[in-house]
Amino acid sequence: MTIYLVIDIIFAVTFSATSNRRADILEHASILLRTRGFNAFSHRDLAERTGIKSSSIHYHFPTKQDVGVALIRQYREDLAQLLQSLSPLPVPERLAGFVAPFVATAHTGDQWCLAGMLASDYNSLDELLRDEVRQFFDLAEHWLADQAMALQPALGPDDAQVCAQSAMALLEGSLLLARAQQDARRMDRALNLFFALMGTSPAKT
Amino acid sequence: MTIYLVIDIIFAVTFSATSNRRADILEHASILLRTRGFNAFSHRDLAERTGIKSSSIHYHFPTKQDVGVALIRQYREDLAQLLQSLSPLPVPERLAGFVAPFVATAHTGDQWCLAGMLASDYNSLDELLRDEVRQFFDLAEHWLADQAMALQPALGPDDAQVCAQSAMALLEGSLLLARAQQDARRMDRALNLFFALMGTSPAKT
DNA sequence: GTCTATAAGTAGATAGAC
DNA sequence: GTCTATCTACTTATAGAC
Repeated sequence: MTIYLVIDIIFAVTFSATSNRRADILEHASILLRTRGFNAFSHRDLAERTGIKSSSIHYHFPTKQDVGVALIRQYREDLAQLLQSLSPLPVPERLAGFVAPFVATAHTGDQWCLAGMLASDYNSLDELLRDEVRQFFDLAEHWLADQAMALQPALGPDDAQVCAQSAMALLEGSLLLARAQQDARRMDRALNLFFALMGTSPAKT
Repeated sequence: MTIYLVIDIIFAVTFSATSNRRADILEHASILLRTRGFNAFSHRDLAERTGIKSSSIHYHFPTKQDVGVALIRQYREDLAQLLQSLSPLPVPERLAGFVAPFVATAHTGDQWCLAGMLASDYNSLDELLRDEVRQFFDLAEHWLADQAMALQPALGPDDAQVCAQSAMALLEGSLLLARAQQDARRMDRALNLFFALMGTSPAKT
């Protein structure tokens, strides 16, 4: 009876660090969200892909919103780390590093930016999740505005912000339409405008 | 017994032209789709808003996909009519007419472009609906490419197409992010870049 | 922590009366 | 054409054993 419970606990504690089912859930949830959208995947989809029963998913994330919050927070932290890793580079190389994940996503053929997808689902989300989405774009656009000012010293803070907002809109829109038209190179072609807008030109490959 | 059936038919035939519940359904479905997304509204939502029972909605549109197809086709026809009505104007005024619905949508505060929303739901749609979405963007972008060539005769067809694709991505992305940030003027600010990209400048108001 | 079992509600869709 | 009534499947979520 209770001896099994004890064994289970020992097992769980011993392997919790390595098996990390929480990360497995988030990994598959990320793909499902970025492919279909927040309202077009279910716990069943998640359970089938991870091999984890839906009740266990609820143990790690009590509600579906909790899954969404964890995903966008991780996405934002990934961005923050990327931006930090780019800081030693010259500005044009920083920008190339910034767009790289967008280009990679376009080439998956069926995914979109996680934050862009949640932005499209905005009105069906609870306030907590909406706030996380706004924070992601605030981070990205403030950073882009700083890069624009570094490249174009004549630019005032307001103009740099407009520039950054247009650049971000261009990336999100290009990714969305590249997916709908099954044309990943559409994203590549949009980059010329992105770099021109920021005040430089794409690195020649 | 059958007398009631006959009366009902007479009533239906008499008022079918004026009451037009099919149009009512589409009108509310359009708002729901553009606000929440295709997977975030149901027949129940539609029934509550129109006052039409869900079984009657199924009479007009056997499946939910049929509602979506009717919506995007109407949306595309509205665009086609708009483009036709703009043809007598000088190109810069045509472009102003083209962006007007986007600006208006941004100022609703909670809607997005119908085609943009379906593009975001792309992977959860059936092929018929996907094809309709692609046709919408083909129409818009080919027209934009023609306008770009009219304003910039030096531009080749390929460059004009790239230009048109970037312009469309900018509009869709700006609308998406204006909504998420509750900042309709973000759309207005993006228009400077839109017009510059097309080879002109926005009309001064 | 993970499972089986199940709840309570909603999804899109249909049958048949009138 | 529109309704009431109903269906089957699926949704998110919980209870309780181990």
